[in-house]
Amino acid sequence: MPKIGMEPVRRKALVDAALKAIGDHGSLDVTMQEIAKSAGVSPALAFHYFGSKDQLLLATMRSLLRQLKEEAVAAIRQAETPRGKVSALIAVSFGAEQFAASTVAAWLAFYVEAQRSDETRRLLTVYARRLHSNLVAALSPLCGRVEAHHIAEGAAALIDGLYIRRALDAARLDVSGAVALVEDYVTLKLNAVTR
Amino acid sequence: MPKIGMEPVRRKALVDAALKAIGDHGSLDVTMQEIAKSAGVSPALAFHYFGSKDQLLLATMRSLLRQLKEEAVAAIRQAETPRGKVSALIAVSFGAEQFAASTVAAWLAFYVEAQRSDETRRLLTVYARRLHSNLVAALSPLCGRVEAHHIAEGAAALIDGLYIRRALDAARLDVSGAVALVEDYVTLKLNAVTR
DNA sequence: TTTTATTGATTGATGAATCAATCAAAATTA
DNA sequence: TAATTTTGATTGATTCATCAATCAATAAAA
Repeated sequence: MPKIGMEPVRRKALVDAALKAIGDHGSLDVTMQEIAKSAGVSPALAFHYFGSKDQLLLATMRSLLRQLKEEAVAAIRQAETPRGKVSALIAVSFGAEQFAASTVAAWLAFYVEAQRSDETRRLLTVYARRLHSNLVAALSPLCGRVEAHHIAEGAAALIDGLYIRRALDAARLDVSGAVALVEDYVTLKLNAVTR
Repeated sequence: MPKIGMEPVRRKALVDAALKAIGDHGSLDVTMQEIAKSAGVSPALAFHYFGSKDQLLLATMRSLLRQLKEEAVAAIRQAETPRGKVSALIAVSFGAEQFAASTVAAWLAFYVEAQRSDETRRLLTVYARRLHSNLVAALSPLCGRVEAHHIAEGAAALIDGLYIRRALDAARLDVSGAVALVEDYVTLKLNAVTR
C-alpha cells in the first residue's frame, strides 16, 4: 500500500476531514479518531504528520484563512472602482462556501478557541486586521482616511454579527439579505459624508 | 454543619461559580471539580442538586439571560420617548457587566454550545427574538413597522458583531465607542426614512 | 538496505457520574 | 424534657468511558 510522496496528500485529507468534523459538530470537540477515520487513515498517522491535535487544528484554521485570503485578493483585483472593491470584499465574506452553516460554525468554534490559544488568537487577529485594512484602502478614496476607518469598523462588526446570527438561526438569514444589509450601511455612511 | 434550607444557597453559589469558571476559561471546558471547589462544596453535591453537568450549565445560562432581561425591562420603563427606549436597549447590551471580557467570552461559548444542545439554542433564540421585538416596538412609532424591522435587524447584528470583536480584541474596543457606533447607525437610518 | 508510510496495541490521564456512608438538625414520641 | 426517628446535606472513594499520545512492528518503495 505505502507509496512514496503521500505526505502532502495525507495532510490535505486530514485538514479537510478536520474541517468537516468541526463543521458537523459545531465545535472543536472532535476526536482524532473521527478525523482520521473520515480521512481514511489511522489516528496514529495523523499524529505522525501533525504531532498533536492542536497542531492539526491550527493547520485547519490556516487553511480556512488562506482560502479566504485568496478569494479576497482575486475579488479586489477584479473590481475596477473603489466602491466596487468594497462590494467585492462584502461579497467574499458572504460567499457560498464561507457562509455555509458548517463553515460559520467552525469560525465560531475558533473564536472560542482563541480565548485559550495564543496562536489561534494571533491568526484571527491577523485576519481581522487584513479585512479592516482592505476596507480602508477601498474606502479612503471615497471619503478620506479618518471616515474610512469608521465605516470599516462598522462594516466589519456587521459582517461578524451576521455570521453569529447565521450560526444561531440557520434558516432565517439568507446570503442576499446579509449582503444587502451591509451594502446599505456602507452606502448610507458614504452619502452622509459626501453630502 | 448541615442546616436546613441550604438548597437555594448552594444552587446560587454553584451557578455563580460556573459562570466565573466559564468566564475565566473562555469556554465551557470547565470541570465540575473546578466549579464545585470554587463554590466551596464537593463535586458530588453539584451532581446532587443539578443532576448533570449539562443541567448546571443550562441553569447558568438561564441566570445570565434572566439578569439581562431584568435590566432591559428596567431600562425601557425608565425611558420616556421611543427614541430613548432604543438608546436604553443599546446601553443595556453594552452595560459594564454584560460587556466585561469574561461575560462576553461566556456568551460566545454558549453560542458554540447551541450547535450541539437544543435547549441552549432555544434559550439563545428566545433572547434574540426578545431583543428584536423590543427594538421593533420602540422603533415603530418613529418609522413604521416595516422599516423598524429592518433597522432592528441591523442594530442587533451590529451589537452581536461588536461582542465578538470584543471577545477577540479585549482591549481596543471600548464601551462608549461601541454604543456610539450603534447609535450612529440607528440615527442615520431613521434620518434616511423620515427625510 | 535504508527510508518512508502505516497501523495495532497500549498507556496514562482526565473527568463525568454513582454510591454507600456520615453527620447533624428537625420532627416525633414517650 | 429526654429519647428516638426521620430527613436533608454532604462527601470520599470508586467506577466507567473517552481520548490524546506513544511505540514497536510491518510493509513497500528506492
